[in-house]
Amino acid sequence: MTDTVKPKPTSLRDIAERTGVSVMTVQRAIGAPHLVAEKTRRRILRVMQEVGYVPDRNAASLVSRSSGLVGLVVPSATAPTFAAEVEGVAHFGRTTGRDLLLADVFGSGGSGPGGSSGGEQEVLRAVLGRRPDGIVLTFSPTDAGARELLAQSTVPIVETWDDPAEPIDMVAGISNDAAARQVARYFAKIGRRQAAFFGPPAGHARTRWTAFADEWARVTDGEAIHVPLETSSPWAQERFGSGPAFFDRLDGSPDGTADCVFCSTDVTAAAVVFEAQRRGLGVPDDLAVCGFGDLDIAASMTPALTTVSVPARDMGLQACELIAARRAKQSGPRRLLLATHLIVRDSA
Amino acid sequence: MTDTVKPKPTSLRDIAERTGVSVMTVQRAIGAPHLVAEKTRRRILRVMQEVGYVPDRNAASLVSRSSGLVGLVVPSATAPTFAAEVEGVAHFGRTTGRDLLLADVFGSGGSGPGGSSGGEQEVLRAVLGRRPDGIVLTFSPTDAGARELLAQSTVPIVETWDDPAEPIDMVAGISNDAAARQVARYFAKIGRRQAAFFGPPAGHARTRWTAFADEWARVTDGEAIHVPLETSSPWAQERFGSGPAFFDRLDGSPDGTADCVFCSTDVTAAAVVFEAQRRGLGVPDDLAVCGFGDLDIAASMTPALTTVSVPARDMGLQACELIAARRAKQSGPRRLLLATHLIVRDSA
DNA sequence: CTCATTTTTGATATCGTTATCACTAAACGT
DNA sequence: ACGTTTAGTGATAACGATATCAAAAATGAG
Repeated sequence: MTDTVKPKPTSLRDIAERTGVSVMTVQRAIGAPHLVAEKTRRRILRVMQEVGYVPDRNAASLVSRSSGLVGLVVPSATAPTFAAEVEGVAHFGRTTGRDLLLADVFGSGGSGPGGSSGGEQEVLRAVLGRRPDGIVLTFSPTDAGARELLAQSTVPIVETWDDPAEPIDMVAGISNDAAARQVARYFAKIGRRQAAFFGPPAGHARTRWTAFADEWARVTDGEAIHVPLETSSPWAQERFGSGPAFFDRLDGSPDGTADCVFCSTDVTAAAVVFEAQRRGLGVPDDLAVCGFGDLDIAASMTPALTTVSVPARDMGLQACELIAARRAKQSGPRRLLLATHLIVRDSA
Repeated sequence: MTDTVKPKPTSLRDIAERTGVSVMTVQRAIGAPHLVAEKTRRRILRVMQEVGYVPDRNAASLVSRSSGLVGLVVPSATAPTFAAEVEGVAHFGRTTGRDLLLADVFGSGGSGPGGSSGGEQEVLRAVLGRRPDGIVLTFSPTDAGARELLAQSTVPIVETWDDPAEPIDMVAGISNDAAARQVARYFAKIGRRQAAFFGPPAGHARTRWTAFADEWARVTDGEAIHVPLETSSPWAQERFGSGPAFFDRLDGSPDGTADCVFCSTDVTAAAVVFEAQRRGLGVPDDLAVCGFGDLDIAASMTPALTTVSVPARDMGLQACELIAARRAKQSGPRRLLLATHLIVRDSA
């Protein structure tokens, strides 16, 4: 419709005609070289080189029933939190001849407190349409339609960054619950009295908030404050500029004060630290700050950020391994939990 | 070979059999609904919904000669510098029904000062194999083989982040030269005497270094120091942890001192600021720091970072527009330069 | 009711690759 | 010399979608 120019790249047939052999012989020259006579093969390869022939993997995947694509679905392509996981999946791809299909659900319009809306389904449909060898999810879809779409498909699915009660298929995740409780206990241990949680009321962050609040109540008999990050597009709001919003909302809430805060990501934690510095608040003296993710900025900034380390890159890698294992044989482990660690530095 | 299980997703034919119509009618139900009787269409769509049918876009791209993929090649998937561009391309994809094929050349083993090695060619070959509607490059390949591969292909190519003298095809970039000179003049204007450049000796960073040094010499008659970031895998080293390396290398160089430094990215600039703080050096009093990119951390950190703003997201968008335009009609602009701006904040 | 027209449906070829089977020619053992 | 492997090559049929053309069914005009 919009396309007018449809240039035609060279195909096996073109090479075959140029060399005077059959299409199959040409194909074998690259797909099964030992089946082709040395001399013939060299001639074919030389022609391929000359014209810059690159086999069409889309066509190949049709008949070979393996696209060599790995789908990775992230909330937002810009979120630094997932960068390491993207790298992990990309690395797996490079070493196993697979390519990375990256999809983000940002701009899905948002919806109620549950998270993002039908945009999820649209994005997943697009990914499924490429018939990837597997799909790695960085979040668990909330949309029922989206979940059913995935469940009906025959594609291996791996959820990461969570330990879902009802996984869609496989899991290579972490326990947000355990990690959050550990932070709560740590805050209590260093003598803090008024805790706050800074993060969106959705997704994994919500799990962390719930567990954090529960554990905090358990060990201190006090209530924790939830400072919501944003109501819509929760993930896209992981900005270094969120600092002012935190203090504004904290001040505006009942019991509007805190001596420690658990942030849902290192980015927001850094934002809080930056803004605290600007306001002349001491970190950790006036406010202890704990992040989540252990991005490389955490160790480098001043003060160095106390945070929960998450093996994000490894999570991506393991997710891919699960996919590969599933494709190789029917069985195999379906649920994998990776360890998180509280890394105590200077900010708490 | 490694694959054993090859589950077969439902196809048009399956739907056709279930509904008792021909394959073409089923296809039309989704591809050209107005050509199908209301009643028939509804029946078909209902069955599709029931079984969770998703059309195979790989097969579609074979005959329609448009894969609906946009290839984006970045040096490293984790580099925050390119995150905004990734988002831009992804956004374009969502709004035009295209998907994002992301490839990084990290781990290519590196080579001489020229940049990365034959890994480039391998990655580009993989991307070309998917027959994308276009390829967006965040860097200009140095490998001759890689460049020829691209030149021989019929796929629209757009180079970004640069203003190459000999573009492969189209360009949606910026002038690293102009931006760097502006920084040099600014440093001179605020009375700095000893300038340093912190960045890899390759790629765009090299262009910036050259221009920066030249302009610095022109306006101050002084020489600038080049503090190399790393020799291998230049891009992957954009870390917040690079701070110590900067000071170590600066101290180790002849004339080992500087009162201003131009960093090749905001990440390394932030790293320098963090380490300066740790060493008790005042920024900007003892050391003026200027970054590149205007990532969102720049405005938020304390001190706020003086930097060069780069319309990264827009660059990705414009690159996609160029690709779309090329596909729509033969002609159209081939070279697009976007403006950069020096954003003066607190660090310089 | 017939013919022309429009709407709706179907048959077939095609995209570029791979799987499968068949075939020729050369090399082998006895 | 014979049959029997082995190496090398080719013909044909998929894969799942779309383009194209042809045919059938429904509709309208006279």
